[in-house]
Order: sequence, then C-alpha cells, then structure tokens
Amino acid sequence: MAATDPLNATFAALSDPTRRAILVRLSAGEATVKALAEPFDMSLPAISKHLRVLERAGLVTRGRNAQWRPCRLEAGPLQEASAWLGQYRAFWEARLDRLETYLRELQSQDRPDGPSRP
Amino acid sequence: MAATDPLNATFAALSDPTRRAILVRLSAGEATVKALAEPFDMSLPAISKHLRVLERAGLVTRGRNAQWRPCRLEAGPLQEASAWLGQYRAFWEARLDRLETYLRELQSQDRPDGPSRP
DNA sequence: AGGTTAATTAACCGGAAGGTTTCATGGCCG
DNA sequence: CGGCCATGAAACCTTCCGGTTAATTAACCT
Repeated sequence: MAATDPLNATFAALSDPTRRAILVRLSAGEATVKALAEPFDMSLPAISKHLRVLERAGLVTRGRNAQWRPCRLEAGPLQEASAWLGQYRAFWEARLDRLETYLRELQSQDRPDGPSRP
Repeated sequence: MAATDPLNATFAALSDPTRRAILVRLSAGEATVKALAEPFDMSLPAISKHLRVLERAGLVTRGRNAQWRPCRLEAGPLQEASAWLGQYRAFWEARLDRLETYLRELQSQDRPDGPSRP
C-alpha cells in the first residue's frame, strides 16, 4: 500500500469510456492523436488530455516521428490490474457454481412434466 | 457501449485505495460499517460514502440486521472488469515473451566468460 | 421514557476531472 | 520563405470527489 499505489492511476484511467475506447483502438496498433480523436465527437485538446492521463498511468507511450507523436499501448499496468482482480476469481466462480447448481435444480424439477411452452 | 457502461462505475470505484481495501476486507466475510471503518483514519460518514459508491457500482450489497447494515461483497462487476482486461492478455504475454527472450540472450552472452562479481 | 449505539443525511469546502476556446510550437512541403 | 498541418499549453468553466462537522433517524437496552 504505497502512498501512491499505481493501481489508483490505472483504474482511474480505465473508468472513462473514451479512454477505454482509445486503448481498444491502440490494441490494433500505433496511432496518431488525430487518428485516435477521429471517432469521437470531441475537441482535439480533450483527446490530448485523455492521452496524457493514459500516459501518466503508464498505459501508453509515445514516439516521435516528424510532427506526429504516435501512441503505443503498454500492457504492463493492465496486467497488474488484472492480477489484482484475479484475487477475487474464486469468489465469482463460487457464485457461478451456485447459479449452476440452482439451474440444475430447476431443470430436474421440470423433468417430470417435460418442458412446457405457453 | 451503452450510455452508462457499468464498467465506468466499476473502475471508478476501484480507483480509490480505501475502497479497494474495503473490498479486500469484505472478501473475508460480511462486516458492519463501523467494523469496516475501524482500520482507517477517517470519519464514519466518509466510509459511508465510499460504501455508497461501491453499492451503486454493484460491488456491495447490504443486509439489515437490527441497527446494523452488514455489507457483503458482490463479485459480478469484478468479473466483468476482469473480462474486459482479459482482452489484453495476449498483449502483455507477448511483452513477457520478449523480456524472456531478452533475458535468455543476456544469459548466453554471459556464458563464455562466466559470471563476473565486482 | 430515556439513553446509547449504528448509520445516514445535510451543508459545506478545496481540489481535481473533463470539457471548451484560444494561442503557441515545430516540422513538412510547395 | 511562407503556410499548412499535427500537437501541446494556457486559461477558464462547471461538475464531481473526497473529506469534514453537525444534526437526524432507527433500533436496541435498561
């Protein structure tokens, strides 16, 4: 529990749908700021700010090619976030197990009469 | 991509270290608000607010037992968040593969002279 | 009834987030 | 050189966030 846990920045960055969409886009390869902004109904500086947030969270790095600054996805923080969530895997699997059991009970209750279609 | 993607609320809730700690605590079993507040140097209403954020994100549900309102962890949204992150698993595994390759290269370069200790 | 305990509500505050517009920089190209 | 093009920076506004204190509800226990 460091003073500034990197998970803070990672999850905060992921909490915005625009930024998540940008990451999805970047998983298909590098892109310039303008190209990233194109799908959104939003000014260019707004996208630039989103990219800065992603950059400070370590989710994106940028190259320098002439007047373009291509953005590249960095998956490290995503992996750490995923690892944190993995802590609860047993939890939701238990939940699914219970649901499965429940569904199986329903099924065996239906069996005697067969399926009924209204 | 709904107007209000539940991932927004989930990731936003997870971006606060106090809330993450609360979730960790709840993974060990139900707890009252006061019990949850105890480890933190923070007023009770502050914790109450955090719990409301977690509740609205569907990460926590609450029972009613006399004057206590025990909180229970709900792992569903965590699973969805994890699923979203899983989209990038190939990405970071590729990164690790490259690191592994790099380390192996370093190792084979060291081999001829053997390890040197300054 | 009266008091204690658990928890929420309300009002407030400082600061950060997310957006805008405007201006500045820096590299290509005609 | 002159100008366009891609991007970053600054100033500003509004809303949300995380915290506080003080007051309120609700349930238990004499």
